[in-house]
Amino acid sequence: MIKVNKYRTHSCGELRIDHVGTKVKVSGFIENMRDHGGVIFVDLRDQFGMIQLVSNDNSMFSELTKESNICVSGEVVKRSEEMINPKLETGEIEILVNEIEVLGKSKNVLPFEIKESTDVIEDLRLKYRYLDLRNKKVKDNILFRSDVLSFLRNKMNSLGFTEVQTPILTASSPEGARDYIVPSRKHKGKFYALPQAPQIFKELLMAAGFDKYYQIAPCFRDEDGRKDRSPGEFYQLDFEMAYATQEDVFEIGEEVLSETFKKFSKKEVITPFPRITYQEAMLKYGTDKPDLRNPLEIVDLTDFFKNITFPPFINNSVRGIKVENLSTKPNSWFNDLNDYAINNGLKGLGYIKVNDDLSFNGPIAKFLSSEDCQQLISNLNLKPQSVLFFIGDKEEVVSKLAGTIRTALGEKLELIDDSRFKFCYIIDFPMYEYNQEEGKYIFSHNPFSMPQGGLEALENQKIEDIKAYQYDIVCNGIELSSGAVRNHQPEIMEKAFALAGYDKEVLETKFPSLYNAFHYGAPPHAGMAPGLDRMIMLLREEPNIREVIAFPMNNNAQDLMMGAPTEVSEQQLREVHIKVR
RNA sequence: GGUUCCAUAGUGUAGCGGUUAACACGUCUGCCUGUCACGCAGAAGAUCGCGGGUUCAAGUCCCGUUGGAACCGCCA
Repeated sequence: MIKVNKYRTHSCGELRIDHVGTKVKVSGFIENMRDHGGVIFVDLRDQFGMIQLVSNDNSMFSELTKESNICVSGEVVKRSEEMINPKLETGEIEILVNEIEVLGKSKNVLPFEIKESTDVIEDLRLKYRYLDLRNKKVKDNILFRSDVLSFLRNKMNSLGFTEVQTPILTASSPEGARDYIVPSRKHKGKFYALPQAPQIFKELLMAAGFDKYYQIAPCFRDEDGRKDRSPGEFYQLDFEMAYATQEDVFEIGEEVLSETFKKFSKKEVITPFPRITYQEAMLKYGTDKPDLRNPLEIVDLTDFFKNITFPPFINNSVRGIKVENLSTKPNSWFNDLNDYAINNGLKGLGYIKVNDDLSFNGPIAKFLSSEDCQQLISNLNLKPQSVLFFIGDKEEVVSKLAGTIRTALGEKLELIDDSRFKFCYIIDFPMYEYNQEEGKYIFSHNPFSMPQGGLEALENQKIEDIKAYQYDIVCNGIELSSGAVRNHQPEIMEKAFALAGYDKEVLETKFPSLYNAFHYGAPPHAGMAPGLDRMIMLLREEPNIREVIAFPMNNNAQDLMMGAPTEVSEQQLREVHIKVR
């Protein structure tokens, strides 16, 4: 594990009963000191573990402070039976100290206690991240991340993928997230941009004849953070395959992710990953990133309510969510849920309770005739004590609102089985979607996806019906990956862009490399890019992505430790031809 | 950009109109030869984020502001 040198013969964690009698030298951090007058105990910590030092001369440690770094020479001695500490891997032995050298002294008052750092307010942890990372739990996340990275690299290599590094300083891309831009010194008024993803480069690698590419790729996006979204930068396992179909990518994606999750977690990983169309996901789960651990499903009741005069639902779409064994909850429970619904954009949350005799009560029951009731019972297989919730609103928003209620019910009723990873592929994303603000159709995901049906579909199908070979991988409600079969034919690109209102010139000027490259005989290709940070976050069951990043920025895209972003000198600004107003 | 919540010794919290702002951990001093969340005795340590207002009286109530977090927007 370690190299023997003047600082140490062993790590703190590796010493065992077999070492009794040997002279050793160890270095590490002072985790704790317990002075008993005639005898003093010191816990010494390094990355590999902890060992207890003991001395009958407490003056040896009198000048020392906790968290100082010291080098200790001594002899490994056996602890008597009753002194063994079973909580410590080195608990059967201790080091009887001969000599101490102070390698680095710590201030006696720390910004926070290392052992309790995860309970400390996050600004402070991030400002003193090097101290926070001394905490075993925090450090273990980063060590774990290293193991996952190593596994992923081995896996991709063994599958025949070639790791290629692509530029960090590149050109701004007009679509998508805001770019981080870097001013050019040599070219006045011009800027580099940090890549939002290596998308264009990996496609160019395909055009260059590389068969399978991957990279643990940094991605930079100037967008606001979330607890599962690191602002500024994050990493993806980016890969792309030539002469590959959507199925080929799915095979690799499932193999890599399921093996990684099986290896690095005790939770059950359900394979094969089910395929759910975007349309079905929006209807059944009210989101394109469904948590399949939640057993509740949404049903479409729009047609059913066509003949029923419940005023709020007239001319609206209606969704239902059936929950069994719920009618005995007190009214206050339903009122709380209704309040939650209203706070989350619903106008109200109607429901019916199914009585033991299969009659209904509840706020909406009186609007339903007995035939209506019969129809609902048989269509939805309603059982006594079930509750059927109704979500009614405009077609554009009703699915999402129903999804909000589905999630809330799943959480409130603790229906989510936390012992599993439930992956799925969301497939058949629409190529375009109508944008109210711009009053036109825009690309709903990636403008470089191949439309299903190719040129023929673009020419003949209604624009809202055109689907792309565009897919996501979702795990436990978290979007882990996007991907697509790419559009590699200039004519199809031209037509695809034309439908979004862009002429050929846009392709030529905004995406010259890709567009030109595809005029020289590119292979069909497809790929995806699972988010590495999110994978680690899921595997470690961390609620916040910053917990799995060594030096994260805060939610406001600041590095509190480095002070970034910082002002720069006038001279630096002059050199890059920038004037700050 | 919007909404909600939060801000009190080094750290984490309590205090919700009325003496000297409390507790735990940490720090410092002293005692202690077997602890490992050591123990015991003592001490230091707080412009209660900042500004204004209400009040006889504000850490506490109100308004503003700053900073943080979560959510919405945004994230091809």
